[in-house]
Amino acid sequence: MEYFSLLKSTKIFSDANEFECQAMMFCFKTRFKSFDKNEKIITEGDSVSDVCLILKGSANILNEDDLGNISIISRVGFGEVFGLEELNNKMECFKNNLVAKEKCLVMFMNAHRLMNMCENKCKRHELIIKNLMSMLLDNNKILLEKLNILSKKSTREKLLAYFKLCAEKNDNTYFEIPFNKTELANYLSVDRSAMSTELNKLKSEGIIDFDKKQYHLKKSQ
Amino acid sequence: MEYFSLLKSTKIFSDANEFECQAMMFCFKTRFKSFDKNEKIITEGDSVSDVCLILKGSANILNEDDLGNISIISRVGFGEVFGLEELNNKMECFKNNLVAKEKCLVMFMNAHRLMNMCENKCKRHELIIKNLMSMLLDNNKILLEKLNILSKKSTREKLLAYFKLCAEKNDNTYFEIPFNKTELANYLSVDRSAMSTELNKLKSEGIIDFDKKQYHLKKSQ
DNA sequence: AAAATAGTGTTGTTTTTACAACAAAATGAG
DNA sequence: CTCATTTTGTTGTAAAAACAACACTATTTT
Repeated sequence: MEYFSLLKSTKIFSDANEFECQAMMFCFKTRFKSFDKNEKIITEGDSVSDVCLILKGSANILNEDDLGNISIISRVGFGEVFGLEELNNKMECFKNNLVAKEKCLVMFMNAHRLMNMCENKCKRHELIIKNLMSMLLDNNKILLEKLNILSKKSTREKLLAYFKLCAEKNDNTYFEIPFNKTELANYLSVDRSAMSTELNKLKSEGIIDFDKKQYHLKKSQ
Repeated sequence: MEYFSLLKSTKIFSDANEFECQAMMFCFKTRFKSFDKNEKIITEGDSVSDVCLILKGSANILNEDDLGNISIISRVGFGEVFGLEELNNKMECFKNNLVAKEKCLVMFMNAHRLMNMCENKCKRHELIIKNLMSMLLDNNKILLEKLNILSKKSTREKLLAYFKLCAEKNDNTYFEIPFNKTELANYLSVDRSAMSTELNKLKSEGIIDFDKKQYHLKKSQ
């Protein structure tokens, strides 16, 4: 099967063999689609019934308001999903946009089938549900972490909270972030130029160091 | 059973009869504990292995930083859970505090047992897993909604985003919020006095009206 | 009912951030 | 390599928020 080499290394299909993968793909009514850079994979307000799984490339989950302000909620890459919220069946429409950061290959799965497979005879249902749950928990954790960052009041505190988290996740005070400066400002919901000033202040104070997307948190406070 | 009347109306035990409830309680090694107002139910940094289910009262999920700034992440009440993140087994310790807002009765369930019951013979495992998943999805949604609020830059925008959400959830422009003004400021991560000023400005502009915890969103923009 | 506590609104000052506009540097496409 | 585009840093100004201090009101507690 064309996509098995990709699927087998995703969390959701982990531990499933090719035959099982194929059976599940049929069961979930999967379809594949490619997206160009900056193309919208999901548009806010869409009432789709599918969950997306990113198989190639990466995408930004965006929140855009009426005034055109863009806020990056989170970045999703290979093996990550978007749209799990739908599994609840209650959601009328998406509350955010999903926009390709680069050329993307996305697999869509029917949310209802994914959730209700328990009632089917599908052999690996327990596994998938467990994997789904695990992904959902990861998602939850990421959102909570972000809330802890955004609940800081100043740009400085937000930056430091974010860098601290990155360093912890990396288990290293040297780390690379997935954002350029403009994106980082959108991610932290702060003004880009004010952030730029603050970043360079932190650098001159010897608290952090950075070059491009490489950062070094020298003092955690 | 003493607690069945409470448990039967929680989401997690919905559709389980008294006998099944009892079996599951045994399986999950449940224990009960009461907490006074302002008492910490869970302390940040605790490496507990239990999930909490609120059976009476309500509690705040708090994020407190080194400087003593308090931010309310979310409010949990009857039937709601805290600590699902643990189900992933990867979490070393809690990242937030759970503090009783009033006198509380809390049921603790062993996270590992909850998650791995599939492998047991427990009759209702499918149901519980589905309920758990559903709660996790709710949780996810709440966190995303809050992120959408906190990603607004000004206090005014945060207030309006929050009120808009409340009105939508209530399906009514008149609604009651679970916070007093001080708590609302902590929830939105803004300065209380600045918020107070902004609130009264919005009122004088005829955009909102409020009295105590009762609000009316007159113009949604 | 009185006293203590918690909640709310107001003000002025200081600090921080947003915003806008620009210049320089880096990147990418042809 | 060159040109166009994107990214980054800088500055000054205006706006907003934080902070602190206080007065007043409402709510509990005793």
